[in-house]
Amino acid sequence: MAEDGREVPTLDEVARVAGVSRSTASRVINGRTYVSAKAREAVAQAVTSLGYSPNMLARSLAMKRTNSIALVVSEHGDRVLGDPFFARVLRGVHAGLAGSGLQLVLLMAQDEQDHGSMANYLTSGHVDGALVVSLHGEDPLPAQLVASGLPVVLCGRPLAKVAVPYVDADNFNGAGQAAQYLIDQGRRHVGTIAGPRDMAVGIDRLSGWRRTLSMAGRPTDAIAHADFSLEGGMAAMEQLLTAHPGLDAVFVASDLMAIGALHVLRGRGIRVPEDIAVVGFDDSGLAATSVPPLTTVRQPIEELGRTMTWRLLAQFEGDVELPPSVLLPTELICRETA
Amino acid sequence: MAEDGREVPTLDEVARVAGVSRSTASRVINGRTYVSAKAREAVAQAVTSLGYSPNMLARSLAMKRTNSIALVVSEHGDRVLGDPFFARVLRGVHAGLAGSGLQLVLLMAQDEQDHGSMANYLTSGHVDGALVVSLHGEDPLPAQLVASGLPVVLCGRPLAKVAVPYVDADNFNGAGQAAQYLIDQGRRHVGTIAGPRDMAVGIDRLSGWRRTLSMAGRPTDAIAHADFSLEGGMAAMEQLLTAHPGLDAVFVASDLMAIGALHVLRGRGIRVPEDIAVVGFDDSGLAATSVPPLTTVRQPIEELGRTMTWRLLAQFEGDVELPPSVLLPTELICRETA
DNA sequence: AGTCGGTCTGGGAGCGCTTCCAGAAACTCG
DNA sequence: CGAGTTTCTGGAAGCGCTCCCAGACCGACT
Repeated sequence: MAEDGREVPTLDEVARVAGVSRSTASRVINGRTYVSAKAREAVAQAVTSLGYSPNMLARSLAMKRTNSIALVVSEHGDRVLGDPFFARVLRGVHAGLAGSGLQLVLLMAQDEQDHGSMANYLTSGHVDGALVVSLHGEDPLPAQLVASGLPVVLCGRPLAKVAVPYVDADNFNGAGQAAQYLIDQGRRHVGTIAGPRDMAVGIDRLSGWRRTLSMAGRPTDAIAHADFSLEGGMAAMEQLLTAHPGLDAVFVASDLMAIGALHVLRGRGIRVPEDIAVVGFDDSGLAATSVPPLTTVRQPIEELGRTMTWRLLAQFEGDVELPPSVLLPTELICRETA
Repeated sequence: MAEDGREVPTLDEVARVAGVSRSTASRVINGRTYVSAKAREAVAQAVTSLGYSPNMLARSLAMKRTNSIALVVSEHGDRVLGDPFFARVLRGVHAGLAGSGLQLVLLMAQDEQDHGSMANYLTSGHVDGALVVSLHGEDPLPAQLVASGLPVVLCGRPLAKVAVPYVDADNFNGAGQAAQYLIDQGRRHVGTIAGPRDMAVGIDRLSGWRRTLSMAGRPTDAIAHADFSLEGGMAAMEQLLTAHPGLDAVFVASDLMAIGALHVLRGRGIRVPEDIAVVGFDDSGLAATSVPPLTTVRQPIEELGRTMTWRLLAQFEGDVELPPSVLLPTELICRETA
């Protein structure tokens, strides 16, 4: 550490300069009552003349509250930073923090086995709570944190059966919306390119699709799983096409996969949406600029971050009766593929 | 705050369980010497059985060092989070922090007049140092921080005449590289679309271009300024075309503006690179996917973040003779526009 | 006058840790 | 075997703050 130029003034000095006790100075600084106007004035003077600003560390130690929360990315940092989804969540979190006086500590796994040290850091009193963005479901971190008594809110439904509050997009109903839209358009045989079976988003979007179709008495046999990648989407589309020649619509569980499907369709000379309608999910930047522009289910990503933050802050306030989880409504964005 | 389930064990308890004094326990935990094997063993036992982890806050207070640094974005957060440049810097910073045991605190301006509270936070002992990404040059924050004795490293050359260390891409020589390449290709009249006159990047890239051309005895009259936006680039290109009909090459100070220029050129039926060669700057994602793929000067953005971190850490170590600033070399990426 | 509520104040303990210091214990060595 | 070292240890004083508590002071009521 560099030795700082001027010494940082402490509360004691402020008190001394103002000619009052430390207690009184503290009261003034924290805007507490039971302080005479004279004392208040003197302290205010001293504060400005000394350029005093309270040492947060000491305050935190005394109050057992740090005024900062962690945004934990329990994935390897590099992988996630390029992800626009993450950037938007971060944006939402940041917006949600506005005016709360809380600071954001960014915590990302460095190595694969960094979880221990992260849990350690989090539970050792450095932050008041944590927002966890955990991309794969079987992550033990959230459970550990909750067990240690740290307020935690997750981004996305956890797969593990742990009682930790989370905020997620309403994937189930979003997929339902898409399916319903396709049905309403008179599509007879609606397939789906689903996400991985071991991710909550994949599962939820699949079951939403399935439920809506079966309620409408339509077949739910045309299912192909993929891994949310472009290539995966392409392969799944091929697969669907061979297995179900009669398909006239497909709900794809992510925009990126949908773009892949679109490629395949174009390659085969199948017209979209005339022959086969396509609906994606996410409304990522890709959707608007694909050719043709993708009809998709928008999930409110910034809102996700904002809501997580709200949920955590509410927990700080001691709000009781907080919903254990909240699902954010999705919106069907109609463009040209359906 | 939520009341935590189990009480967090303190060093005192560890000491008690291990049957030693707090001092000894502390020594063991910090791996200090002058501790008997027996004591060491007993404390280790106690630590694991209690699940003890040191309270960072208290430690920080006692040691006057927080083991965390701030990444300060003195721009409004929303604006910057969508920016891939920022994401890549963050990535570099994160990578640079690996293994240092330091945590990253993300600080972004919320409102316009949030600077005061940011400076306050930073100088009140919450972090050991700060990395500042300040996009517009006349920001007073860096100077304030330095004045308060906080180690600071800037991203990008500051415009203000303050002695604060910074890390930047070598914009001057990068622009020179581009110009030289165009000259070597036999281009006679090389223009430039420069950035704003009040931004260091703009200035440096312009002077690099100018210097190389004048060393080669070429005219440096074809200059149009723009604001680093697509539209700005288009307007500037139009302007250049009318003012200097003989132009056969143009160095554009950013990829985005270069894409704009490309649009204009195509619109006018001017062939690139046959009639006019174009070289951009940044090698952002846009460059590779533009049509035709853009020849451009790559600046090592992740490296920027990593180097800033290195510089800050070196300053912590008390390294003397640290370069006040470091410029990272750029690289010309030849694609098809020149 | 005596008592009471209300306002204001300073002393002091405590948050959980590090670290200085002095003393105890265990070694060396002439 | 005592003096001098070297290891080891616990006590205690901080770090800068909050907050409880007891007491001082005030005007106002019986």
